Amino acid sequence: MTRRPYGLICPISRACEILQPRWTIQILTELWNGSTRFNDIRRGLGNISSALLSRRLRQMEALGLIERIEDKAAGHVDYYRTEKSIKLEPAMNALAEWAQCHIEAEIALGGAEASTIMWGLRRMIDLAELPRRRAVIRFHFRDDPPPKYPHYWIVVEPGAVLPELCSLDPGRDIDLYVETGTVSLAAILEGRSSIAREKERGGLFLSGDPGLARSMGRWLRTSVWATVAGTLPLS
Amino acid sequence: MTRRPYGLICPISRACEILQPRWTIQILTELWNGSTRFNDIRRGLGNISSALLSRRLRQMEALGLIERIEDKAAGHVDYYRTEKSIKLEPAMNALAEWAQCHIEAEIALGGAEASTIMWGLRRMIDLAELPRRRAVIRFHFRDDPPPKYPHYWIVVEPGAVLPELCSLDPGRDIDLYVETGTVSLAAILEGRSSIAREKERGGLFLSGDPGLARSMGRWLRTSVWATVAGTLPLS
DNA sequence: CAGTATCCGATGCGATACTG
DNA sequence: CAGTATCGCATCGGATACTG
Repeated sequence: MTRRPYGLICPISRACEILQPRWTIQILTELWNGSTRFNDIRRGLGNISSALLSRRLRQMEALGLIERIEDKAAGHVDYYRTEKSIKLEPAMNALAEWAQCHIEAEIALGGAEASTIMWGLRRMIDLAELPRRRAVIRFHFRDDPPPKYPHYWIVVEPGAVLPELCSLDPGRDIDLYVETGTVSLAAILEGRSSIAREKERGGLFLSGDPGLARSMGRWLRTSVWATVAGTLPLS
Repeated sequence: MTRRPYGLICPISRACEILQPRWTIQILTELWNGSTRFNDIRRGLGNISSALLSRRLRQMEALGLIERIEDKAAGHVDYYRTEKSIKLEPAMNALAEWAQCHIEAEIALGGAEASTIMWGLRRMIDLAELPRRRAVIRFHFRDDPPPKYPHYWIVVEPGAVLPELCSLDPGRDIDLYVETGTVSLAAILEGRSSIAREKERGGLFLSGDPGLARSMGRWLRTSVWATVAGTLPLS
């Protein structure tokens, strides 16, 4: 931040100076995805410390990238993108498209923790495509080495806005069992592979409710960048 | 570089991981502008140390962003962008446009050294718009505090590909005298102001050959981003 | 829930000097 | 011209612990 400016007369460089501090763009993406609360952003980013997130949010506010709205009555704070940072969408889209086409899937999908993937997946479930009753889906990650929490439960209550995500057994009957790995599941979400292909490759097993299993392609939405032409697939 | 990855399943984040190390994007811009040689890039960036430039070039080569071509016979090395980094142009254009519209001119134009501006200006002279004889133009920067070298000479020889730039008196007769300041000149180059406006504001004085003075708007090209609609002007 | 307050450590970066 | 080789420092960022 106080890092010495480039000192170039070049708009791209000025943009870089604003956007380069670590997590800045990721925070904007998180807000873009709908998070507004401190701890939602934090979970969405997975690995950021609350200290740094707090600092960064204030810097971004000072730079006019975000707006901080404190609701004293309700006792909480919401963060929103400003006009200024919303106007970054074309640039961010262009970066995403570039990454989809020019970064190999194995690299682009590696290194993500199961918890981070699941927290993102939670937002990608289309409740309208699920039965109008409670549904419990258990994900089991068979990575090597195994993640800290290898099991996750997605609990969908009828009428809820978002599913619930648990990393400890909520003690409900399970409708659908999903066996997968971080890379395979990430590849599906990012459009680098598909449910069908991962089943074939052995990266995805479904068991339990056959209806839920069959409709997975509908109730699990893929990323908005999944359809970019020229996306490099998982080999 | 070995900085810990974000660990997010998000193409934008992967793009960031590749592009965030300091000077990476600036190097790409330099190559885009036509530089191919180590010392040209270095001068274009103004403030980078040769040690860091060398390191960064090798990392970028390893990432597939640039190609290093060694001409043993001629005894020199050229750097070129690869297909991969050329495909970043849409993203870079989007960033430039955003910066033009959302970063105030005073901030966007501040802090550049006269030497860096002049080295860029050197590439923005349209030789076809200059008389077919030798022309010498002297720039004088009246900044406060004054730059290390307050005077620059642009020497255009007929038939040359690029003008020469000197910071020490080449001892030629001078055809045109330009008195200006770093911010004013930068504003003209970046399309945040114009020659006419800077003359009015007192940011630019011309004296000497009236023909050269009058045609300055033609022989001095502005940046490709100068015409972005909504560019924030210098106040 | 939404942060602060510290503290420490890695390393990225810059400056300088030197080479084939 | 096109780099290496060092070196030291600043600062950025992560971890941990604590608060209204």
